[in-house]
Amino acid sequence: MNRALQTLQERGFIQQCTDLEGLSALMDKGPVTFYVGCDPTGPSLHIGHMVPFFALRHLHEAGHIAIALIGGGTARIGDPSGKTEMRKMLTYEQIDENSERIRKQLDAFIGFDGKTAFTANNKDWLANLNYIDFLRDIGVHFSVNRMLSFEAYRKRMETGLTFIEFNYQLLQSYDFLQLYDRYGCRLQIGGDDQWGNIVAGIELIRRIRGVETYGLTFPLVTTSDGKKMGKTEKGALFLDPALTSPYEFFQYWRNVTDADVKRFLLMFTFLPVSECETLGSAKDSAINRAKERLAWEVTALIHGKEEADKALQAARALFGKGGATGDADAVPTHRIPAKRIEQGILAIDLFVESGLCPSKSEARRLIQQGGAFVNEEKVTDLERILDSTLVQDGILLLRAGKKRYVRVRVE
RNA sequence: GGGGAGAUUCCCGAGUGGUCAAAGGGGGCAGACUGUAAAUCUGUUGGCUCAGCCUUCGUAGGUUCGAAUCCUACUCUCCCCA
Repeated sequence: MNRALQTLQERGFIQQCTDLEGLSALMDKGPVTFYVGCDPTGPSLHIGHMVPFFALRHLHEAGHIAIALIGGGTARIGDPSGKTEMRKMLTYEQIDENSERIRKQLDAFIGFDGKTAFTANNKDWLANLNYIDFLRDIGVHFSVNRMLSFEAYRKRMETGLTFIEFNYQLLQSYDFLQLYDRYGCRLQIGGDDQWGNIVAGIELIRRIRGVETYGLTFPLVTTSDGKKMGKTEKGALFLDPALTSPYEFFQYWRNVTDADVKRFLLMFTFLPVSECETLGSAKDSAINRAKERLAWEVTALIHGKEEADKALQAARALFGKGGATGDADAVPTHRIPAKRIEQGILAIDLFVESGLCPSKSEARRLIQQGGAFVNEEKVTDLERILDSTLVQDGILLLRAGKKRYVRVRVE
């Protein structure tokens, strides 16, 4: 098999391929132009979006030409694949803003050079589409019967599916056609939920242009206990540091289950396969160290080495001997005026204010259950008042439960 | 257009006049055990000025000493027929 494909396979990327042999032969002949699509329905990508882009990097590094397609046009209607609810509609302005942010995030990860790796936006050909022409040229090639047999649409038949969403597949197929016409794109890669849409695009190109193109999908990554990966208390694990701080990002990977370490190392880092295997097969304290490595590697890829180092140091300070405030700069920090702490502040209030507890009732519960700590000292009194005698170097360290820390900086 | 069913707390889902902040499960959180893991066990899970009070059972009114439960209108969803 082709080297690049082999790499993807070894690393656990390949779920389905329309024609693995044919694709391998094509890739052996020379650089293949391929694309990954991504709809800008939110202000930031999250880690769940990244699998195809890690694959993109592998292929790009193997000399193939990568297009990241931003769905500025398709985002206007929303993809029903894998969703059980209808998407809320975004304004065009929001979509354009999201598109730009996502393009920047991808640029940071991939490094677009405009030649061997670049972006396209389907808004360019979808926004002013002529409805009648589209139906004549594209619509005729789609069978409603067939579309209804797809799982994605069938599920939605139960809950409600609007006509515009139903058209999503045509638009995505049209994207592939456009990219083929414009850039000679022969391969579309994406999450396995895109399988139906990818195949539809391939068939469209075969009918209209008589050319064979290919599709390759990746498994939907879940944690070994079956949950969607990248979920945190706050929601998804975003790439935008303003939404998920590098420290939180680091902690997510640091806390991955043993059984997931190998798989995640292979998919979310670029460490050699052999090293991933060794690290991921370790047991006990060794696997625990492997998680630290995993966390550092992924954080470095997304946020840079400097941030990864800071997160690592913070985590070690907090979880190492306990109570360290020195090297923990990356820990989420809440600021509070000195005056307030001088006057004394109710522990309950500070836990709420710092974001560790969503309400005072929760804070009370936390204290009652023995999960609230100030400077690693358990808070036992619901009426506990914190004052300036607790402040060390302008810092007060709050902890909720075992792992959630917030530093309160007095200024 | 006609007929039927339904809308309950984060989710699923009981509840059909007071004993309901509302069973049970899931999820979340906390504690024990550990390796910042998993599994397991225990507790907890609307808010607050917390032995009390306030707000929640699709929305708005009404009946009643008292409503998630009864009545009226409205909105939305699903199913069957056209």
